[in-house]
Amino acid sequence: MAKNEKLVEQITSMDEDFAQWYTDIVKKAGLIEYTSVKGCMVIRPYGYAIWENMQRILDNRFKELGHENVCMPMFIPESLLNKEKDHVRGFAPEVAWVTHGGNEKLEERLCVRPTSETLFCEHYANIVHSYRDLPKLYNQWVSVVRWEKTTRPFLRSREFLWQEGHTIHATAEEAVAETEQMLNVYADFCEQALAMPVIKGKKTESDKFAGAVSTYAIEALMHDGKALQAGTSHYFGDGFAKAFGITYTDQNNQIRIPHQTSWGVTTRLIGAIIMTHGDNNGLVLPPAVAPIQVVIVPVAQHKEGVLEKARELYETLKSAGIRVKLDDSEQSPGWKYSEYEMKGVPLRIEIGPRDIEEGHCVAVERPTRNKTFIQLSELTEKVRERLQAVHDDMYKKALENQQRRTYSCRSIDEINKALSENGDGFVKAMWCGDEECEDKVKAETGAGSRCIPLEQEEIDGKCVCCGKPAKCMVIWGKAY
RNA sequence: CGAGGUGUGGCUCAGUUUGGUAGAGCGCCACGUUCGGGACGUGGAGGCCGCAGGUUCAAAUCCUGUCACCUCGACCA
Repeated sequence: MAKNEKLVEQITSMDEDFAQWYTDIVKKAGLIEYTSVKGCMVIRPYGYAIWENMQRILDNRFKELGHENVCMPMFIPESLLNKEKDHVRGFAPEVAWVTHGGNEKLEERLCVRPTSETLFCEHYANIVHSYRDLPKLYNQWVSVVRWEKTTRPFLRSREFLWQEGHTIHATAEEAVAETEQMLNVYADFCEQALAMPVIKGKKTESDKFAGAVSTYAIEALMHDGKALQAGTSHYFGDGFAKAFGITYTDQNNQIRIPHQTSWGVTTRLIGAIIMTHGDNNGLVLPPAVAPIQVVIVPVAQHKEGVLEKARELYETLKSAGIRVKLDDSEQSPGWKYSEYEMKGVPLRIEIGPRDIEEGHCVAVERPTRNKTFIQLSELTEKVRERLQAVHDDMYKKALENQQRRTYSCRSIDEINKALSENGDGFVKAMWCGDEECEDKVKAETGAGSRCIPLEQEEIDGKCVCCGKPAKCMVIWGKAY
């Protein structure tokens, strides 16, 4: 059988219909189930386990860097939400309101948090008084609600899980450093844990977070050439602190206003994994977050000694700390191969009578279907090596896709030509900094500004739109 | 919110044009044979056709309303 032949008939081919392919994957791989509330999904055990693995890795990293977890209420009184003007303007159109408690109308309606800046600010105003109280490096893992009009599992749901870090610092320098540090944490996480290359950059004025001085983001390119914002880190300056009356007294007994940040990633990252690594046989999961890293498929398991040997391999890998599953169900081996490929298990171990005779097993890597024979005596180290190879292959393939779909352009015509000839992707082009030009590029090419990359290149001296002297290079693209 | 599409056993769908006893494949259950890329045989269970009205002797099918989901746009993590 040809290596890339489509085995799983239930999944729509991604070239045929990428959106339907995505929907098929999330359902068929057992990640989610729809519910009776639009935009609210059940994240099933296999999907939630991916999130738990992400949480564990990120949470450890946050704590290494001195952050503490807290938990804020899910309700925000309207008056509190209204305190920062830009913020409320940005979020008001998509908040869900609680108007009644039991049968009684509430005196003041409460919104279900779309994000928790206002709650953290109210709290900081209460607990921050002296320079000795700073910094506060808080984070919370919660769900938030945004009443989106069109929804898609993981990519845009009305309720989603995330972490939101909220920090408050004595100086602007410290807060800026925190903003940048967390952007780097996210970028490293995406590359090292999710095998997903990202571009770090700053959002344009029109695209930044409601109430922020500056917003940084990591942008990833999906397999179909559309951009996905994978994480954000905001520097707030002292705007929120002023609006919420947060002050502290410094070493010289002067009243000062502190500076704040916030940063977050969401379950959208699961969508990013699907659309970065998935193929026509199903999901492909990065080993670092895969709920099952290795599946053992016994072949001819009714024959004497096969299941015993399979269990032995299972115990060996399990005790080495590898997330391993032994499927000793009555399904045929072929069925199991397809099933675990669809679920994106990074490595499959096949063990049958012939292997046992030879003293080895077969390891098959999910992304490439590369087969290697592993001597049973060196199982653990070779499995680790193969898992690393899977990660490396995935990263390499994703990076190649990103690079192949990144175009440098000097005019709007060039942008349209590049996108229509080569498909959607990242467009690198210069910009004068004028919002009119930003809008015009989007209107005429469909590609909006994704970010101003931290790593700048000089594509041209002048703006891609108006021809005036350029201030910076912008990455443009169609976004999810 | 604008445009389009779809709702029929667990899943994928046929049946709707032209009203007349609810169907298929897969899955599920039992038993047996199989087992190195989604095995096969035999038997079996499972659906008031999204929901609410209406027309009719008779509605999955026609009419009205409503809800949900999917896709594409505008907005957004």
